Amino acid sequence: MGTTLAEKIQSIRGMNDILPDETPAWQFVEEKLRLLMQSYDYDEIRFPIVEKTALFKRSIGEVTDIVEKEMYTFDDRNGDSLTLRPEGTAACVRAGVQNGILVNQQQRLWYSGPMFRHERPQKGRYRQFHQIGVEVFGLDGPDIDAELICMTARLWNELGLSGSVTLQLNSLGTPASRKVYRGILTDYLQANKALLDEDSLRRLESNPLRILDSKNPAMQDMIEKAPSLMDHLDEESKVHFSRLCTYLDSVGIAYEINTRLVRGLDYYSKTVFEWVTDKLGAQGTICAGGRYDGLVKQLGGRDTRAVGFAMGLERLISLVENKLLEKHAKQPHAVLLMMGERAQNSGLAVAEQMRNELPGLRILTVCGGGSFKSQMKRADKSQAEIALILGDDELENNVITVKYLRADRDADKSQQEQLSQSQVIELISGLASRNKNG
RNA sequence: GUGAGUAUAGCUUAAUGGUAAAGCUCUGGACUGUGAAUCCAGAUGAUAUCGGUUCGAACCCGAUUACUCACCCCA
Repeated sequence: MGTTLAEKIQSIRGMNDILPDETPAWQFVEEKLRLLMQSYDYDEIRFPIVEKTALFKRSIGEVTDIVEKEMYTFDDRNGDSLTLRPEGTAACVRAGVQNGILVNQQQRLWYSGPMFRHERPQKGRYRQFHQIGVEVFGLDGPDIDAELICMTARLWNELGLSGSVTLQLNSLGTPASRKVYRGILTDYLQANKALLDEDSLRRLESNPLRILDSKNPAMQDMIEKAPSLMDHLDEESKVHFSRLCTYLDSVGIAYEINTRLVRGLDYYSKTVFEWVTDKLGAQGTICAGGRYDGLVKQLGGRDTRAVGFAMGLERLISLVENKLLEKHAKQPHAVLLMMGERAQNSGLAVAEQMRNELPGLRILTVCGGGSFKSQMKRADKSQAEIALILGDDELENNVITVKYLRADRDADKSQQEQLSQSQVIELISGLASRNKNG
């Protein structure tokens, strides 16, 4: 027609809106997570989304893919190089060190929020995605490693995912033992250099352990025969690992030892683990973590042992069965129809009074007027249990008509009645508390 | 970053190179204060963008953009 369409501005690639019909699922999972953290007595910490670029370079590792090509980095107005956080651990450690909460004490912390990586989007992988992370400082035993894994296993159980996920476990050893192994592995890879693909050749110098992770079928045979990290662990790491396995056995958590599990970030040592699923296509890791005993010192803090993990919320939510989420779908307890000008004038006040009386009440007002029929349609669509009808008749007699929208039509029960406002409040209060328990 | 597939109404999808359709949704009515069933009527599109081939393009070709999936990487 006459109007020219302005150019539509779209969201940034890989950064998605979470729409009203999806937020109940998010809230459901977020609430489960909050209660989970509470039940282990972990404390929430919050830190900024933007940090100095150097923080991530120093912690994640200069030669990792994340730092080399996936960070959203830009210059601040004063020339500082800043970066949208690609993960939470580095910033959590920075916040802990800066505020002096890691010195001579134990901290069990969790955080959640958006992370940013400039990758090509695909199923389960986005440029802005959400993680919940847990970090524990000042504890060096395998018992706390086990506790973190217990925590995640409990969550799968509560979300009905136990059958869809498996735990992969490995130890990367202490930095010293890893250095020795790295030498042995490099020798082996050098001897088989002819079999390496382009990526692996590049990593031969920078990060040879990552070559073990390769999915290239042509290299599998060579990787199978490579010396195993497990066989070259120092005594300390061996004991740590076997005790962790014992703990897991004793709480009945099944695991698979995967000696090729290396993890992408440089700061890990000893325990590393991943929960994986085959139900999400190519992005099958929904939770991953490990021990990073050297990172706090590396970022300028006192030498402090640490262990943690992170979960991808998008992946988690897409795994949770719709059935489970539907139960959680929210709907108003009551919907208020206002017929005519007089009713509209007093209707909002009536709704306000009801909210005063019943703080947990969800009551939807059919704003915008319209015919009785159209208001009833909107009331029905709201999924509310009952409709409260306010019109001239009701105002005249100082009552409210209550219509039971979900009543069985064939039943002999009355489907509509007129009640005083206090009777209505009593009625709704019953509905509201019943919903809470159901 | 590499590769493949897709792009038509708010949504889901039709349409031999020849008038752009249907269902859902929405609005109104049948039923003047009673929804969810049924029936009737109505609203909504530069067929992603730009260019080319053609008498004629939603359809064929090219480029661009976006989305999807995979590689890679990872939560």
